[in-house]
Amino acid sequence: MVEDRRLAVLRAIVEDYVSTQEPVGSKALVERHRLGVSPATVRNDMAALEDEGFITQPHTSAGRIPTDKGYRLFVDKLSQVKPLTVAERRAITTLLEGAIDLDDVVARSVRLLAQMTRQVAIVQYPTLSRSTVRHIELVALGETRVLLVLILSTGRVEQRVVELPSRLDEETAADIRARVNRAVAGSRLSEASGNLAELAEEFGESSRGMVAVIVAALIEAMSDHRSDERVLVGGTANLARFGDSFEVSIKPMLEALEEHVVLLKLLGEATSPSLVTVRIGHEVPYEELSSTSVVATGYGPGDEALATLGIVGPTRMDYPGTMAAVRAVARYVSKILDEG
Amino acid sequence: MVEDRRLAVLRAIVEDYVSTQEPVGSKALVERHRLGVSPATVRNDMAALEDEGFITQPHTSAGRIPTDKGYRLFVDKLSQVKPLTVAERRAITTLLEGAIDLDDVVARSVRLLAQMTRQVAIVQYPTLSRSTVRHIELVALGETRVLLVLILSTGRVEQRVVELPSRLDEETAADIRARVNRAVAGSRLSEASGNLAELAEEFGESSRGMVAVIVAALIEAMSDHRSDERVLVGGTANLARFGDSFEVSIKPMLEALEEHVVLLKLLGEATSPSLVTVRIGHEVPYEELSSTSVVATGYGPGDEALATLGIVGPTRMDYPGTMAAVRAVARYVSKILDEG
DNA sequence: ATTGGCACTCGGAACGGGTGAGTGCCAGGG
DNA sequence: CCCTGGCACTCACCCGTTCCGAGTGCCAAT
Repeated sequence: MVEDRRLAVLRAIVEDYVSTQEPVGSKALVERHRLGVSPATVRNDMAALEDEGFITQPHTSAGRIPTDKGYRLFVDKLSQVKPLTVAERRAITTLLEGAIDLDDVVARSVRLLAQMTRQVAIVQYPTLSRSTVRHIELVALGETRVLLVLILSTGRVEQRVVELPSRLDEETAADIRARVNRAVAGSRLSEASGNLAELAEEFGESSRGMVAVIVAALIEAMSDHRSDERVLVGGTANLARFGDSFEVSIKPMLEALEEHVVLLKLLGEATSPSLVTVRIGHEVPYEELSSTSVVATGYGPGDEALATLGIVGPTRMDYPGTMAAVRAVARYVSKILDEG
Repeated sequence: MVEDRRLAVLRAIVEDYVSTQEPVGSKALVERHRLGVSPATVRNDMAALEDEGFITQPHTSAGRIPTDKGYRLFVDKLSQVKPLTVAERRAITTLLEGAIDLDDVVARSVRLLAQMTRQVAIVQYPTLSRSTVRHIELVALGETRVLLVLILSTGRVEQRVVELPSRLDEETAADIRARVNRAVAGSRLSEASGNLAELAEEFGESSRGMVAVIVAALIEAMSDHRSDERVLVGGTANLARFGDSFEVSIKPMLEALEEHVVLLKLLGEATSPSLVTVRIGHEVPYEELSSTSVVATGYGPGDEALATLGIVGPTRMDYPGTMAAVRAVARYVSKILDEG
């Protein structure tokens, strides 16, 4: 089939361009791949592919390079996920196995991803919103100061120091602690806020004001999605491999990496760990990053996606390999969260 | 005095080179600075300065640029700390004022430093080793699992989940909690570990094993200086301004920024917030970073330096301005820690 | 000690011809 | 109808050459 060969040519172009970083010509193509036809034929195919917008020439009399559309077709139809090597599998398990707590898992995942893909890795901390309250602790710091510690099912710990309107004695503290925990332990953050709001009413005149302050701080801590927006970035040194002129490629990238909000938007919606999202070039929601691609997926215990992780790199990247790495790490991290 | 003018020439060279990024010649110098002598005289001075190793020419028939030794003399003798502008002062207060907790203070400081100096900023989290234990909390997560929360005077919170050898009921938990806190609250981490070690002995047969596990985890958490080695980096986008060939300048920098251990070594010993340490070019303890300088200082409540903060940038930087910014931020952060 | 003058150096921009990889098109053959 | 070999053409890139000017070092005069 003619059509089939054209796609084979496109695949070959993408593969060669990704590995050599140079426009690929018809002759080099037939040499490196067993296409079974002559360069002239390939040229005709290339002309057709160019008409359809899958490849382009940087300038007349140069080889072809894939367009965003070309890469898109490649990832959608022409590539299959590359299985990981044994060494890679082992790297994942050994590196993630020693994790101490949640933060450590996230930290190790970033390193791992960056190392495997040789790209810039981004891992979002697990969302608070779907997690439940495990325990709330009140610790007196002084006569009128108290430290609130909010422990969530994901293992995340939020803390707030509040200044109280009046003195808090140990008994009252114990009472508040007990009642607050009874009210919210085990419930989701969204429900918990509601339960808490009503709580102040229950208390007697003397301590009502104090409880109100504490409750307000807790609700604030719960609804504060700051930690939803926390991400960890790693492997920035891989930017050095971009090689490109860096005004157009490195600088906007570094700027984006400083802005967590931008990164979260890049990662996009959390999907199931099995579904890897790929955004290519202009599909990325930032003009300045139109020569980069994002490969991301969700992760979380079960198949519930609590957060996203992924990598950012030049459009010219090894998609099958990268997708495999991202998926594998997401799955493994999910498994760890499952157990923890 | 001839000697005086020579130094004035050196100062002028440093200033011009820092602002223009280009080798400065004798003619340009007399035009931009009121030296009161002719280019020829300046040339003689330059020749002398070059003999002494303070300046050098990138190639014959080019202007001069300062050597590391030249910058050294400049910061030691020829510059005075530039006072901050009103806008800068205001920026510091407004930005740092809204901080919620310790982590937030650190995060805001990095941003601030990066923004003020337009360099890459590094802030070390306050050391654990000198802080005292405020409170220890035990939270049951399941029948044989308990979450230990260690709250320190600096506001830092360390957590560990431990698996117990046997079931822990609420009374025993309360007992352990009370005794543990009595044993360590208020003491320094180093002493606290000692106090804890003896504690297990006090308990009866039935709970001794359990206590031992808990105590071991606590001691481990205390002596674990992981958080000593935690640093936050910001303003990496400023690397893009380095403009230089980036194989020699950006890449090693990015690599260093990924390695917290390296960064800590760069920042060096914590000094009093008033003393700003400047390491120039080869004085930096990493070969690959020999074209960068580090400006750092310590910070912490009182004049006790708990940790360090600073910036890294090209040797060709505005030392007076940078030193002023670093010092100001360190002082302000110290003040906040004092109050908190 | 300072200065103007002068010859000299040399990096970098500007120019230009040659080279070759790569293309498009076409006519002939399976 | 599709493939192929052949052919003329294009153009980025390499490389050698030239030219320019900023900047220098040295020297004789003040």
